[in-house]
Amino acid sequence: MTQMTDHRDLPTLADVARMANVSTATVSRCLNSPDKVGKATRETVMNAVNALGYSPNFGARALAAKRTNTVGAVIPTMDNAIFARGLQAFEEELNSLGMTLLVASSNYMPDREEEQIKTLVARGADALLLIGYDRDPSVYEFLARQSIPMVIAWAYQSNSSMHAIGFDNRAAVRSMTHHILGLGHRRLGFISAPQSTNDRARERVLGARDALAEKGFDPSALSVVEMNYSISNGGTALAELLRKDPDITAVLCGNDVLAVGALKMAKKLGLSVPRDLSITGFDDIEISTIAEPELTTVHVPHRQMGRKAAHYLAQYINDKSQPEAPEPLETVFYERGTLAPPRDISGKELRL
Amino acid sequence: MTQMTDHRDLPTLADVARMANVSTATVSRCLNSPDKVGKATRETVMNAVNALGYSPNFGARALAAKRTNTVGAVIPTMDNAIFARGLQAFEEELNSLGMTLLVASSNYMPDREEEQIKTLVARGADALLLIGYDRDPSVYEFLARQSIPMVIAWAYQSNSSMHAIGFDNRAAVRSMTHHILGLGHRRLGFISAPQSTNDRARERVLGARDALAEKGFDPSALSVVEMNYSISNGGTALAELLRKDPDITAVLCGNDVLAVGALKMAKKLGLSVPRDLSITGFDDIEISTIAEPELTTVHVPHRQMGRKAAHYLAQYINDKSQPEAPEPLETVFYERGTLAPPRDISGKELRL
DNA sequence: GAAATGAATGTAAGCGCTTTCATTTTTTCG
DNA sequence: CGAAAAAATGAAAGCGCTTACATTCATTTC
Repeated sequence: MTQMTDHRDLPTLADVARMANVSTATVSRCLNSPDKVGKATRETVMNAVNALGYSPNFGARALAAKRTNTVGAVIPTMDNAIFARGLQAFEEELNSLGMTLLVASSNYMPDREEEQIKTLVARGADALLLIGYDRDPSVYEFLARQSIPMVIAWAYQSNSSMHAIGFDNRAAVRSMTHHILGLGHRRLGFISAPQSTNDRARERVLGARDALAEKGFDPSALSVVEMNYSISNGGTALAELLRKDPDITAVLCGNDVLAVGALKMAKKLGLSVPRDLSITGFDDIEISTIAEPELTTVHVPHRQMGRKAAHYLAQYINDKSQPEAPEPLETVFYERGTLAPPRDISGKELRL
Repeated sequence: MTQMTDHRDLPTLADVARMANVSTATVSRCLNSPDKVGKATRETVMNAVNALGYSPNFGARALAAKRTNTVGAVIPTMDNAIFARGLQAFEEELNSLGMTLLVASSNYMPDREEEQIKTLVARGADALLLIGYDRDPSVYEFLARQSIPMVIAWAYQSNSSMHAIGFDNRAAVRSMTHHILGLGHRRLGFISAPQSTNDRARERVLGARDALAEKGFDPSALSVVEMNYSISNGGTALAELLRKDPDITAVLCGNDVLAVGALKMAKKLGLSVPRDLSITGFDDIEISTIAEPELTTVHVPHRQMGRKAAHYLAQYINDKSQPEAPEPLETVFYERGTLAPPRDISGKELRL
């Protein structure tokens, strides 16, 4: 069953033109802007196209039109579901706009991300979707020099001049933390992804600190542990947190994956959640409803984000100029089963 | 902050050639087969390349070389983690081989898959990764006509002439079912994905039937319900199964997502798993260890599959002929917490 | 040391498409 | 009805690269 892969002698534009008795220009127009061609001719041409099973050559088209109708996305990981939903929506929307998605993942490594970005650009991506703000300025310069439309997703910093289709990570956690403090918790833990090259992780921790400060609590009321995203790391982190500060009554997690791991560990340690310990997540991915109790978390509008990003980039490409700055998306606090007042004060009245 | 996106006046091969005082052919060789160029010249050229920040134009290259170094994959969904791990490994491996991955998803719709395949081919994919065997013969003919190297993943049917990097779905479920029957279960339920256009789903159900038949049980001992993959559907399906046949003591699920949903529902219905009801999954994705009890399931070597598929296609492309038929991969039965002997006979001795 | 061999480089012909500009045909309308 | 405007079409020049073939130059061989 061996077969050659070259000599795919496919029909070309010229073949179609010959068959339809028109020039290649006309065929090209038929395919790209049918309204510029007479109806009768168009039909003849389309018949020839079908008869020959013609399909335009991508490279030639890209070369001549200086456009590939391809947009690239570099995401930190495909390994868990964090980006899956949003990316799927992004891809679907792109598709409906006649564009194709090129995906690469960086495994949360800045160097690798840079490399992937260059690869995508070299591959002719017309535009790029990037996750979060954190990256070397040289990357942004590179993109600007090449005039590649780009947009950031999964984050939104109102003080940044960079356009982003995302949500305010800091505000989301800040508001959730206020809620947690309102329940009476006084010693908090935070299981975060490594913050140094991840603005979303950083912002989330900052959000917690904001709330603490606003309520007049000492920053030391929050212990932070950093771990790469994984379920088992969530467990390890919880153990460490509890060792460092046994009085913690609520643990905020940088995302649902860590939270679920922490939840598992808590149970293993004989802690009842949320009675003995409250745990919250972030993202609202599927696993958060499988956990038991179901995870209290921050819902992120993944699909909406994906769709909006697709539209933003499509507009950018078509208009050849940056669209208006997008509005941030709203996150929603999903109160499920892992958050409750701390044990020692539950029942008592709170004075805040 | 508006900026134009055209007139990316990037340096071309000719610019580099001019700067290095050589012909464009030499520059091209330097980039593509450095060993064919003298050392001194090579250095001069590479200096020029760096000085100019030159990067080859993708379209031109594809047009002239008739090769894009891009491989496409059409997966049923990105929405859950089923394909994520394998795809990530596939992408990583492809990358290390100097190729890029183009992903599209079909949402389990044959028409959409066909469309996506055509799009990928039109985009110049050098090869394709497809999930499972089921698709219209015309698709295979199309691919053959265009001489596009292709491989199937996530399935392996020894009786098919089509090459696949995957595992035997039928055998895996068959062997698991034997185990389940061995525990004493006599009435089984199966929550499957819609089988009509999904050979993997079909094979898995067949595997269960095989085992039943081999042990001499009546086929009616197995009730099957079909549902699209989703957690909540798993729950719905379980309820339906139990309504149809209240005597079921073990439910096999087409994948972990359905299984986890079924598990949740079982608890909601007041059933203790595995005491009152056994539940098994398939795939061994992350959520299976979050469930409580942890899900008994069939482990699929996702990453290995992704890597092997990448190598297979790379070889196919380079050799311009189909590699040898790959061996099937092994799945492993992971016995965790959701499978036990049926209640009414536990303790008693079994005679099989 | 001249002929033969091989390595390094250059020349130039495309690859298949888009698009500008020129030309032809059709439509409009005073 | 005919001139002007508009619509449809064609001719041909690239787009930036790879590569077959030709040429040059340095080695080898006897």
